[in-house]
Amino acid sequence: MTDTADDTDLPASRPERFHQARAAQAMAVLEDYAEMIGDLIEEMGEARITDIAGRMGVAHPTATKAVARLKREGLAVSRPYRGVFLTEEGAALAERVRARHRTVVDLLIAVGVPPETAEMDAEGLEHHVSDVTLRAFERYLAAAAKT
Amino acid sequence: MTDTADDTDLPASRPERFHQARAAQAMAVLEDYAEMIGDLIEEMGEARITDIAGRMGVAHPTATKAVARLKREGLAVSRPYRGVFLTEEGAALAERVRARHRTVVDLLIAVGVPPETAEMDAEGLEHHVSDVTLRAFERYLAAAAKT
DNA sequence: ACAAAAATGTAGCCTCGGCTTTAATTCTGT
DNA sequence: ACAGAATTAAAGCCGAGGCTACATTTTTGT
Repeated sequence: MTDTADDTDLPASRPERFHQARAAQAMAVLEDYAEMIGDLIEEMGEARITDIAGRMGVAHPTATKAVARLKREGLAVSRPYRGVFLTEEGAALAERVRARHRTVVDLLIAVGVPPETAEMDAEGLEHHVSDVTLRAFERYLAAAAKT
Repeated sequence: MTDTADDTDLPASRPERFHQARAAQAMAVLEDYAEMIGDLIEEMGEARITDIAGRMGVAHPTATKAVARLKREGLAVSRPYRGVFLTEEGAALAERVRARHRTVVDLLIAVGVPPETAEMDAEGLEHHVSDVTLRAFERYLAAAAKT
């Protein structure tokens, strides 16, 4: 799975950085779907394939396949012709994603990005924000708040 | 090309935002390759498939296919068994990407992200930074500089 | 209750961005 | 000059994430 045995905190080499960026990308779509399903369940008690597809802006079969991947990853469960639900792990992921999204949007706004743009860009950016960077954002926002 | 006739500055709807994020992602890999080719040409006068593959951390055939896409998009040119070169458009793209990368790294550092992490995260982030956001970053950095 | 409508599932196709394997071409050293 | 090494190309596979078209099941309205 890992290229190098001990990739703890070593400065990642150029190719490794690309690998990591690609890996993050692989997770991105799943994160979006998980978050969306979480939203739908909160808003309407359940997440139907049609609603997921509608909000994600994709055709139903695409949503179905995404849900299948979520199920395969142990993030969601569903029975045929019934709604989709998140596992504990899936719900935790959704919550993390949501929190991260908010932090990214806030950070962007804090450095002067127009709110509308911040919201748009965050959609793509958020998946590539590492934990270290996220915590730095939080510290920055906390510091900026008490000014 | 555009979904809606007048998508000037309207607050993008949720599905549209996802579409945009996906479109940005489609461009990301090409941007990386273009930048890399630009680097190689600058450093060694030409960009060979092997070198491109090596630095991108992929197998040569993958690099070959990426170059094919770049050529199809009018960003690069090459002849069989010869090096790869950027068109004017490709070179301009590479330069924009490089500048944006620097700005993103600087912004991250400015808000307290460790330089190593900034460099890593920027690799994934940069492709999703819109022009509006980029200009906001530049303004922020300029303002922070004169403190 | 049952037919029509809506939702979901299934199958099959596409592109992209990876990969390996095998073939062709160019480069290099003696 | 030419054999062997290195490079590039070509072909074919895979999974992800889109799509359309069609089949099935469930919901709904009369």
